[in-house]
Amino acid sequence: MANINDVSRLANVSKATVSRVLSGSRGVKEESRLAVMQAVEALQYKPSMIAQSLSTQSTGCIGVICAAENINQSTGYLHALEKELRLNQKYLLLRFATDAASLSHSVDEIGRGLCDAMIVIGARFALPALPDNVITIDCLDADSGRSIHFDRSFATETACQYVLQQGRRQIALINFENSDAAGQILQGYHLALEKFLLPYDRRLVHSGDQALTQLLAQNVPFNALLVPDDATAQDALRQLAQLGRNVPQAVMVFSLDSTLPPGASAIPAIAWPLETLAQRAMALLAGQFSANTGEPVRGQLSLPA
Amino acid sequence: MANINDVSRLANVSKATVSRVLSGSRGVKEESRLAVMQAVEALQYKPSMIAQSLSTQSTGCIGVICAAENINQSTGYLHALEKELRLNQKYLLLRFATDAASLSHSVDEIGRGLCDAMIVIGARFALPALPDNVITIDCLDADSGRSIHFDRSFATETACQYVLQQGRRQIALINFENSDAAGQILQGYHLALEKFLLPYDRRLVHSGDQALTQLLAQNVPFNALLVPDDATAQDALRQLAQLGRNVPQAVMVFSLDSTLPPGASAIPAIAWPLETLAQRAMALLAGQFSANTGEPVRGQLSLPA
DNA sequence: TTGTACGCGTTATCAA
DNA sequence: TTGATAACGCGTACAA
Repeated sequence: MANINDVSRLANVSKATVSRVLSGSRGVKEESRLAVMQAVEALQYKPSMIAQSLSTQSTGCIGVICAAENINQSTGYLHALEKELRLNQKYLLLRFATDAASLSHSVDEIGRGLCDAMIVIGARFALPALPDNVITIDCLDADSGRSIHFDRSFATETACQYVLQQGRRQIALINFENSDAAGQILQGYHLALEKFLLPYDRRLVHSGDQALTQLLAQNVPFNALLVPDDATAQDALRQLAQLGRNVPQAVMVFSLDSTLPPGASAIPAIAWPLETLAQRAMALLAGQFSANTGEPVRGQLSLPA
Repeated sequence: MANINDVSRLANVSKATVSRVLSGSRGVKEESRLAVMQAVEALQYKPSMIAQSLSTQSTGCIGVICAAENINQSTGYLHALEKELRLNQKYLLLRFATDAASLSHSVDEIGRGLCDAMIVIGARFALPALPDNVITIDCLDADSGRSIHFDRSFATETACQYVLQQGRRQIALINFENSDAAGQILQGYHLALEKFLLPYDRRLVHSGDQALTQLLAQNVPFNALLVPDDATAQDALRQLAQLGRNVPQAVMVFSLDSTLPPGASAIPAIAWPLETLAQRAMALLAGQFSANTGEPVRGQLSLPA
């Protein structure tokens, strides 16, 4: 592989001039510029990113650490982030983490020069102490300065409103287990009920692995079912089908967290605006922390095609 | 951030000795070794990966380019590959590509020193010319030396066998559009029918966007439906539900390509052995091309929980 | 407008 | 067993 010396030799100029031409700086005689371009073409010269990185002390790599429980949920993020990163001439280094320890390990490891910054996504566990160049998306943490949160309360309210519009007044809710997100969801649920003057029936609200089973055991009729994410939705759809309860005729299942593009979901859902999210992440990475109002991101109603 | 000079100074040894200690080489006096270790600890010194890369001419980064149409299908691969790469102290640089041009572009870009090698996954378009350090998984290409293929014929045969065991003798098939994979699927379908002495009814076989619509328009009864992947399966499930045809009672839908872990799929499917696949990819990357017999990978029957 | 020389942080070589 | 020094390939002050 040809290096900058080979090019400078062939073009009869110095390394510096070659570098100047390639970085598009002015103040280079057209003649030299041409000579350099020709030499570059002839030698098929491509600057080495490693050497560039050593010089500039920046690799252009952004570590993305997926800490979401159901990894299928993260594909949407990855796609959106990769697209946005590429637009900014940056690279996406992918990692998965399942707990605070593995997250810490990854941050240490790829932070040793390989990555300029990192993004942690969807962690449902308590976060360890993180360096300044790490931002979080939809994670369990209080530091809103470097983090992007979701407005799950609003999402749940929107969901309730939608199913009510569809004539469903008995809204069951399957929730996450005690976490910040769970609290928000419950809050949105309460708000919606109040707003529409509906009674709160605790027998319709459950959480945890056995949530649906518990719900069905109550023998309380319901014609809408809010679930916290797509994985839970799949599960619910399967169980309801086995019981012969038609979806959506008998029960309308609604997912409060879908990363599928609008229309791709088989059920109504709240979809998070992935492009916007990715752009906000970029802004945060660029150090524009001031632009981060800490305002949680609001999802959009997404209906099946 | 402290560098090797700071350490050598504090430990009263030369850079070379520090490097020796950290790379675990023998031939270092215990006394010096201790001094170095202490200095490292005191300064919280972590060697810079970039500088290491410049020296060794290798970053440890492996580019993974997802070229699959439905990106949700690729999450399984990503997870398996990341795990295996981490085991080998390597890093996963993620890219998406939609066609030959964008693939070429990515290969050029991240091949400029950033990545030691690359893996292309699931491309359904004709591949451009690729450097030696690129391997492919489930792509449209003939070069079996650096590529891993799937045995879709066997998968389809297995699928037919399963649905037949479940008492379904009218097996409809939705196929990819004319590609190598489509040919294999058709072959497996024919083989299974022959084996079980069933007649071939062309009205049961369709491909393309309107496949399911065409199939239903034929008005030929069927009680099993083979679809090429999970996305098509979702689509089929939705359409069948709208027509009031119960799944799996009336029609058993079977996905010929699921990357979900066994038991996670809502329908019976052929799942590819992701760990094995990742390991084979590592072997190929390690240059053990001889170990690649070109033998296509066989999937496993995966039933809903 | 151009070239020289040095810094980036590490590994490898070679002589001591 | 150790240290000085040369790569590795590029960016960039600074001088000309």
